[in-house]
Amino acid sequence: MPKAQRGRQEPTFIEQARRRQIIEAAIEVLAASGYEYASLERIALRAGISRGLISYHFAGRDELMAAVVARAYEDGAAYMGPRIKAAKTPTEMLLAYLQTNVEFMRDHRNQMLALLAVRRAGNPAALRRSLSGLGQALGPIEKILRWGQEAGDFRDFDPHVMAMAIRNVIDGLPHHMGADPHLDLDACAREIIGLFSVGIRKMGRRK
Amino acid sequence: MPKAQRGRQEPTFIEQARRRQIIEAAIEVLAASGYEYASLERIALRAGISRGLISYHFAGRDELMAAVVARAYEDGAAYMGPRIKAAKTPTEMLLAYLQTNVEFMRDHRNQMLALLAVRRAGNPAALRRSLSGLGQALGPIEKILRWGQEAGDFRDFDPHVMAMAIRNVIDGLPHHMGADPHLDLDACAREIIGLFSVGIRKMGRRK
Amino acid sequence: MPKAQRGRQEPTFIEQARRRQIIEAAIEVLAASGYEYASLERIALRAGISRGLISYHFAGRDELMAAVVARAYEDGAAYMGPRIKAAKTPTEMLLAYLQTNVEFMRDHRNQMLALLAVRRAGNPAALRRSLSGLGQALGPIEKILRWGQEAGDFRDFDPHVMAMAIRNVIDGLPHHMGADPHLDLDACAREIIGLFSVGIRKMGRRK
Amino acid sequence: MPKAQRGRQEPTFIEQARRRQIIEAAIEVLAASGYEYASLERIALRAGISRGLISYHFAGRDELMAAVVARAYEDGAAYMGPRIKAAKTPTEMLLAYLQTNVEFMRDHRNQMLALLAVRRAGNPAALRRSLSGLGQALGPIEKILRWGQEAGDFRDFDPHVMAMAIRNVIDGLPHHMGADPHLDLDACAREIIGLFSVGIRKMGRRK
DNA sequence: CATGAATGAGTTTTCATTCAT
DNA sequence: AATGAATGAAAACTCATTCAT
Repeated sequence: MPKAQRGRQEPTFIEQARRRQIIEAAIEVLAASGYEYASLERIALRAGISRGLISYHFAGRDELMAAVVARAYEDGAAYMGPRIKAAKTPTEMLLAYLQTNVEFMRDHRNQMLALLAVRRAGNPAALRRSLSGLGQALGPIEKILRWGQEAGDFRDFDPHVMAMAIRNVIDGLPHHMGADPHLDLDACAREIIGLFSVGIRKMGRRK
Repeated sequence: MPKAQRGRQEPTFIEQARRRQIIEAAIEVLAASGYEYASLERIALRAGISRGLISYHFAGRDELMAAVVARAYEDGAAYMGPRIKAAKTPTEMLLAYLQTNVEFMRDHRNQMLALLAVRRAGNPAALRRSLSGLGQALGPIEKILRWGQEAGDFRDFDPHVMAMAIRNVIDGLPHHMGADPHLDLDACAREIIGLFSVGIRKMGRRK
Repeated sequence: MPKAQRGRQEPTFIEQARRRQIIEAAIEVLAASGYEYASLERIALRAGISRGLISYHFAGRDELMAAVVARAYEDGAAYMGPRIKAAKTPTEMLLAYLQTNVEFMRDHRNQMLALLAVRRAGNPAALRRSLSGLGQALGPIEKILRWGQEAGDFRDFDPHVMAMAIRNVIDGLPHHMGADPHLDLDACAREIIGLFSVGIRKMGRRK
Repeated sequence: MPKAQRGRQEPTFIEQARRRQIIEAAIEVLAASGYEYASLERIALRAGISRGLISYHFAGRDELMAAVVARAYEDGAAYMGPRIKAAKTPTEMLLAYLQTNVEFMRDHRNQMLALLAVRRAGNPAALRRSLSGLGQALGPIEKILRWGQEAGDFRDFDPHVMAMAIRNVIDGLPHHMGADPHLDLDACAREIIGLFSVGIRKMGRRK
């Protein structure tokens, strides 16, 4: 019987630990070899446990993949949230947003590649989370942009489309990370920040 | 004799037609339902032919998927190449590049969604083509950027990284097209052109 | 892709032959070892074909089991129908009904045991057919009983309940056939006919 | 130490209580959803205990299922035995037998449905008990029939086959109870009694 | 006594691929 | 050239059972 249908009690400590372990193994396999290759068999092998144990802790492959996505969003929020919220001006906040996003990718390569793999596969359960996550992902940056326009710091543009452009630049990075292991993410951060701070601000203003 | 084992002769006319037909069916299925769902069975059903025939014309599923990717690149090059090459100045060329890319996506939704699906799945053979295609994709835009810097039209930045950013903005569009069917690609084109024409040009210059 | 979803064309001759072969193998395995034991693997082994081939010809295990049930009903109807319909009086018809039913069981042991197994397992798809089949099974005999009552040949009783009793006596035979391979079905037919012809007819009447 | 390996000591009180509890949960699950659905997991869930505990108290699933069958036979014997034995004449005893059997079914629906489910599944261990139980089941009624023949109350027939017919009529009831929840078992009892009292007795005699 | 973590076998199903016709 | 029958591998999932705690 799948986990999800079993009585929902407080998860044990060991239960949590196992789930984490399995999620991490899944992330590694996904990052290394893609969604299709990431069968429960291979994930179990990586984790050094039996196939059945994954089914014991997760209702199914979908739930596991969704957990991988959720984990990435949680970690990302924990990493980036505070530094973004600390910003005082729209420009500061935009820069913090870009900076922390790229930094997070630099320091969580595998997680990003795994997230990419699951999102790309269109995993249904994960998609639900991911899309709402995507909405959540577009939401904050769009707010920053509107704030900057209202404050007169940013020029006139469609905030939704611009938010999409920003996310695209960032979300596309893992793909290149996969293709070129030596990609200098710090350089990327600098250029991206340069691009948007110049490309978005109001003429005549300096930050 | 199956394709894979046959000596490489000139492909018949009917052979070419069949391949095209199969590739188009594959594109439709991929665009509509994703990589995993696009089994040979379903593609054959869409094309109105038998499963076996696909295996007859393609060495394997991988080759078919790679052909889908190749087709997208060829069509893209045919569509965009002339208009890009017609440009007289770096700025003109950059704008033409952005404009034609987004236009191509607007007019070839399915092809783009299919390309996205295959790329995302990390199909090995397709990836090889796709990545080299990505290299090819980064190549031209990087050249434009260098030309603009040498001509003094563009400000100082890392052309490789900036090329990557440009491709990311464009390549990310299909994902949003999939999520939001009403996405206004013309508006996207305008904003993207605005972003880069402002964000890249040398201070004090006007295009 | 399951057969049921594929294009429904006229079944080939070879297709029909295979389906029959598989159904017969299923009947043998079911009769010999019960529903749970009758995995596709074992049925394939019995038929001397691969597991995949069963999936190729049947949408799933359920459809196969339903086909086993359907087959039993069809064969039964073909065997018994004519002889029952040939009867001129209610009493004759009742006796023909009992006689042919038991004879059919005698000559189609395996089919009966298989039918029993599937019905007992509560296979959903098969049940739908089987229950309607059960309705169909209760229907005719109930009609005979009502006819006999109207004609004044049978005494007063609840025709529905009596029909159930008759079916129970017959349907219970395979169970005993399974338990006692030497069970004399002809003796059974004689006693059953005796029981009902005496137990049902109107007092004072002779058939 | 698990039950299966333990030396056969006197079962504790708590042990007996647990077994009863588990058996009852099994009966409910079996009656509600059939043999295949009745996994140890689901039975444990119903009983509000852990899966492991079932394995602790029963050597295996088979033993549990056999225990369900045994329980049904025991309860049936306890319920029916006294009333049957109280009869003074063969006819009285036969009627008591039929009456109490149907009554028992009416008042122990779940137990009957569970028994049916296990028997039908062909569970090996349970079958052994059930079949011997069936022998035991045929035994008493056969004795009654012989007694009636010797006493000159019943007409001439094969007692073994007639016993089988009687059991079939009764044992088939649960199936119809499952199919038609509103089946009137008292009406059934009346008709069955009518059928056999008329169909079995010696011509010219009245009971 | 009792639990729940863990295993591994077994099941159905999907699929790419091969092959005779 | 084309078909569809056939195979066998791989996948997700369920389950009875074992075992340390």
